[in-house]
Amino acid sequence: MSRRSSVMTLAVLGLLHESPMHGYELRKRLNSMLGSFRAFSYGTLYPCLKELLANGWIAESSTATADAALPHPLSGKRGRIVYQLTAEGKEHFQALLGEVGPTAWEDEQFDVRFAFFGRTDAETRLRILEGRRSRLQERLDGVRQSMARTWERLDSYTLELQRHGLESVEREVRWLDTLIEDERLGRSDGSASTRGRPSAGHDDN
Amino acid sequence: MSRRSSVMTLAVLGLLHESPMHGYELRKRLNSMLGSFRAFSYGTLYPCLKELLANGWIAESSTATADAALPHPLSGKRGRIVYQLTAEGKEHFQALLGEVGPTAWEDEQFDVRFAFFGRTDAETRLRILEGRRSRLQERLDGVRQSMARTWERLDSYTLELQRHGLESVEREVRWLDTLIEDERLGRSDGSASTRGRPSAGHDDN
DNA sequence: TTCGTCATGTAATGGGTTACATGATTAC
DNA sequence: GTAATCATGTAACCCATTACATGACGAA
Repeated sequence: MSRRSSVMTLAVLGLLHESPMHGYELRKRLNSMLGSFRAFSYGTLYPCLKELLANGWIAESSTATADAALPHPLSGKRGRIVYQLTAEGKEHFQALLGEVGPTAWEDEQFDVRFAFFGRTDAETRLRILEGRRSRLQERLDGVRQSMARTWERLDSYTLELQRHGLESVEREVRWLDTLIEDERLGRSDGSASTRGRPSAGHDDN
Repeated sequence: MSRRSSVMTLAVLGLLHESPMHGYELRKRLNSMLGSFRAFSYGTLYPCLKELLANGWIAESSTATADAALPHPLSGKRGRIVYQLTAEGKEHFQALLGEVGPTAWEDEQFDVRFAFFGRTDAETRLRILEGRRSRLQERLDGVRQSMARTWERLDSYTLELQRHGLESVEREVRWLDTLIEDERLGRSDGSASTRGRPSAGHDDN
């Protein structure tokens, strides 16, 4: 139970929950899931898989199970090692998702936890969102104080950096506010609180 | 020249450039300078100071030099070790600020580099800003592509995370745009491009 | 006199990357 | 046949944190 990288563990279990996969694909899905935030390397992934295997949370499976026929018929070629979640794995994953407490809303974990909110119960979701909100609020207070003390002797660039940082956090707080409100009203779908279009095709420059 | 943590090195040299300081204070100023972004611990600071000392970039000085009378008259009490920049240190710092290239606009360094733009020449400033902008643009393209490929099979939470991440990066790009424009027009002060108030005293909740 | 904060440090550990080594398969 | 990408792994290193050890000083 050496707890090698809790975020990686969580993410892998969560992804394998959807469907069996091999390492290479796992990593791609991992990095695209966390979008602009993070990018793991193989040096992190494979040792982690090794450990999950040793813990009996995942198992090597021969090839793609049932449902989706692969684009190319490379069914039993070897080379690729497909992993799937075991019963203990599923159990452990749910246990992890149930855990609340600081780690869940700190920077390192929050995004992963959020990504799996679909499998997290409503109460836990709300507690994590609120935990993060007050965490950010603390941070805001700290920065505002230190800024109030020192803004006079800061050059314009440092000041601008400060300002932009502050604004970023304020923005995330507002984001959390809408999410919390949505949770309270019991919608987990995107039916409210005018948010921007998730369209993927416009830009200047 | 073992190059222990280039950001720490840069930050420490930059701060000592303003005035001599002891470690404890250095760390506070460091963390408040980088505001909401980072927080270094002593385990990082002191070994770094040790190395800077060994490289002859900083030197231990007896006590506060000339200018500011300290709040409490604890002038020569011992315990505190005040560091100051040497001539070689100043030279090395300027050399570091002159370096352009990927590291300067990656996430780990950009904020520190930006914080010292006041001592960076105009051309370098512009190149770093543009470097970062195109870096972020790449990231945007990547996320947009992977989103276009997979948005249909994503649950609402993952999608919302994706959307928020995307919006954050878009926002930083716009920020960089105003900064670049300002640089091109030759203002380093805050005289243009309607940006929000840096006031420190308002909030809901 | 005890508690909080200032102040300096170190050893163990953690979480991750880089660079490397290896080889199969696909596309040209 | 050769280049690109898929695919799996490991060892060496890097940057930073945590936890600990130590002690001085000021305020209650």
